[in-house]
Amino acid sequence: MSPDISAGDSSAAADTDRGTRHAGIDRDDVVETARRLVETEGPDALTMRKLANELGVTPTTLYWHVGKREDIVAAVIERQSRLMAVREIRGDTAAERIVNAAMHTWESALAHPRVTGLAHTTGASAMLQLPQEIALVRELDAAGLSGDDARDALRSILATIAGFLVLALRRPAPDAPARTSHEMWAGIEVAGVDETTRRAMAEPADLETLCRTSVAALVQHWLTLAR
Amino acid sequence: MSPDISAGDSSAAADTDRGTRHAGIDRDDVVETARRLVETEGPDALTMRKLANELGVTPTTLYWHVGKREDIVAAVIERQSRLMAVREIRGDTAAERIVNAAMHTWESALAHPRVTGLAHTTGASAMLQLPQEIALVRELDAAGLSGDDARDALRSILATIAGFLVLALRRPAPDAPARTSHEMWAGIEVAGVDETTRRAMAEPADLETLCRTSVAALVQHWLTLAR
DNA sequence: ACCTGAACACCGTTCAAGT
DNA sequence: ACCTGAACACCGTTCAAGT
Repeated sequence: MSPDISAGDSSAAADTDRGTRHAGIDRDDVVETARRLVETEGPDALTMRKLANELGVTPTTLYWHVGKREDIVAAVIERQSRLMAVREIRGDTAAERIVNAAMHTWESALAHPRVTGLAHTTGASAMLQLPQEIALVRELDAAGLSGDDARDALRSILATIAGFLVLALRRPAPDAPARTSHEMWAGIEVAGVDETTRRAMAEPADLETLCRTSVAALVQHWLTLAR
Repeated sequence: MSPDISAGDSSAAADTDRGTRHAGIDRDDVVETARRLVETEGPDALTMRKLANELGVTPTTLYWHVGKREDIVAAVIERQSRLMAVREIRGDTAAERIVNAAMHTWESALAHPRVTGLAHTTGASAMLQLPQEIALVRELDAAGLSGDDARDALRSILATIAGFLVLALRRPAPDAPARTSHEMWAGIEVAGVDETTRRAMAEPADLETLCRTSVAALVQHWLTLAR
C-alpha cells in the first residue's frame, strides 16, 4: 500500500546510489521492515514477496541479506525483544513485587500482540521476553528463592501467563462458530451441573484480573519455599 | 506411503461401485482419514492434495463432501474430542479429585500431541477438551464452588495447563538454536543473579510434576472461596 | 558484493464440465 | 448426486547470471 521504500529511522546507510542496480538495502533494513510489517498487518502478511516488495527489491535479495523466512522471523523477534524496555518494578512486599514483575510480561506481550503471536507460533516466546524473565528472577532471588526453587517458580508463573496470553491474543475469525470455552457452554445441556454455574460458564472471564489472581496464588505458594 | 485407500472401520458404506467414476467416499471417510493423517504425520501434512491422494480422489471432491480446509480441521477436532474418553476421577479429598480431573486434560492432550497441536494453532482447544472440562466443573461443583467462582477457578486451572502444554508439545526443529528458556539461560551472563540460580535456570524443568504442583496450588487458592 | 529472472515444487480454492 | 480437469492466485526456495 504505502510507496514508502526507504527503511525508516536507522541512522547510517543514507542514500548510497538509490535507483541504480544496487538498492542500498542492508540486513537491518530488512529486519526492521519485516518487524513493522508483522506489527501492522500480522504474521501472515510476512511473506518473502510482500516484504521484498515493501523494500523495492526481489525476494532473492532477502536471502542474500538475512536468509530464509525462519531466519527473518528469528531476527524480528530478537529485535523486538530489545525494543521492549523493562519497566520499573513496584510493590511493598516481596510477593507484590514478584507479581508486578510477572505482569510486566503480560503487558508487554499485549502491547505488541502480533509480534507476540508470531513468537508464539514459532516457539520463540522465551527469546522475546527474556529481559522480563531476568527481571523476574532477580525479584525471586531478592525474596529468598534461589536455585531449583527459583527455576520452578519462574517456569510455573510464566507458563500460567503464557496460557492466559493464548486466550487473550486469540482473534476470532469473524465467521467461525463457537471456538472459545464460554461460547461452547452457551450451547449445551449438562447433567450434574448447577444451572447458575452453567450460565456463569457461558460468560467470558476478565482475563487480566484472573491472570493476576492466579499468579498471586502461585507466588504465595512458591514463597513458602523461600529462605 | 501406505496404499490403503479404504477408510477403515466405519460400519456402513460398503463397496458401492468401487473403481468406477464414483469413489464411494463419504464425509466420515474424509474426516477420519484426515484425523489419521494428522495423528501420524502432523498438522502440516494435512493438505488438500495429500488428503485427496490418500482417499484416491481429487482435491475438489473434498470440497463437495466436507468443505474448505478450515471445515475439515474443525471436523477432525470434533471427532477426536469424541474419541477421547473421560477417565475415572480418583482422590479422597475434594482438592485431590479436582487436581486429578484437571490432569486428565493434560494426559489426554499428551496422548494425541499432533491433534492437540492442530487444535491449539486453530484456537479450537476448547472444543477438543470440552468433555474433560465438564468433568472438571462437576468436581468443582461437588467441592462447593459454583457460579462465577467455579468459572474463574476453571479458567484459571485450564489456562495454566494450556501454558504448560505449549511447552511440553513444542517439538524443536532439529537445527534451530536456543529457543527454550533454559537454553537461553545457558548462554548468558546476568548481574544481580546468584550463579547457582543461573545454573538452575539453564536446566529443563520436569513439566508434568511442575504442572501438577501449580494446579494444586491454584486449587488450594480457589477452594478458599468454596461453600 | 549485491541484486535480478526464471524456474521448481508446492499451496488453497473455484468453476465449468462430465457421468 | 458425485466427481474430474483445468485454472487462478498465491507460497518458499534455489540457481545461474548479470553488474
